[in-house]
Amino acid sequence: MLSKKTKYGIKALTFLGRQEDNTPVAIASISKSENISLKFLESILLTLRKNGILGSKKGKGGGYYLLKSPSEIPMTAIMRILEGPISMVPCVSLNFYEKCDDCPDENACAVHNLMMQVRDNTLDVFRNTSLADLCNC
Amino acid sequence: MLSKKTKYGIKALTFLGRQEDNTPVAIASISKSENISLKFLESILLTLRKNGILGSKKGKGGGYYLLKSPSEIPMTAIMRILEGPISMVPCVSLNFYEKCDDCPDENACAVHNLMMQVRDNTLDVFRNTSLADLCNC
DNA sequence: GCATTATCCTACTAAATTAATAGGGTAAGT
DNA sequence: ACTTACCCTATTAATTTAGTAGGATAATGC
Repeated sequence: MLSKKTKYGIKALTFLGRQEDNTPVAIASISKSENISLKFLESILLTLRKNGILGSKKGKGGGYYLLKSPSEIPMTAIMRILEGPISMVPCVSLNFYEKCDDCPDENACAVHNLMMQVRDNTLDVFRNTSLADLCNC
Repeated sequence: MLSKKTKYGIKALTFLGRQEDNTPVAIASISKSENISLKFLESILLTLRKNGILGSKKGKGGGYYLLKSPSEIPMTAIMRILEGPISMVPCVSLNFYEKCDDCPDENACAVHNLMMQVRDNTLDVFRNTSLADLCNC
């Protein structure tokens, strides 16, 4: 299941991507439009900033803004920052690999091989989608 | 992330599907071979039985066995029983649909539309895979 | 019919994760 | 200075997951 963190994060990014210009938007403003708890959203935007997706400006007229154009932000990046691994099991993850402790041989594991296929298909979707695609719908 | 319940369940089913005949296999036997906590596995096999995937026999020589041939058991069925919805958000689920309370219009929701694509791709994998495919690898 | 075997079933608990909340600190603008 | 709005850490509440405990029930074999 997708966490609320990721869901809210994507909604906020889409909201920012739909702005006409790229001037800072206050958290409170996104929070109201998208029905997201202000404090929760605050922490989400903070991690997006720390991971190079967003920039911020303090004080009056401040807020968050996209550092790149939406078409240059692939969904793989957003998903990995907010949700973590794209694969359903760590043993097939490209960026967050971990060995299963119950499984002696990965290549002989039915779950492993099935989840490789799922990962490849999911990855295809995220690789071929940018934030811009989400903004135009 | 895939729950251990699902992972163990799939491993147990694969183990049963690889048996030469379809005589009952004791939980303890699966538990040892696949490194799964006996009591936890017990509850997993119970739900698989209640959902029409497995049959069981009590007493000496008893255990669990597949009710159908592995090729007749699609992964969609197994996943829905063990893991629940295949989609990442309830609002795009075919079998477990639920409306989001924060989202006024589903069709205008970026998350919704993205997750539809992910669901379709994941579903494709599970629909085109049966337990038999997992047993032969 | 009695002992053994193995599933059946309910309830409980511990650990981890998620979703938030609280509250003050810091920097920018007027 | 004063206001605005992000910055940051810590704490908590709720939920889910993973596993455990302990006995009830049914089938088999002697």
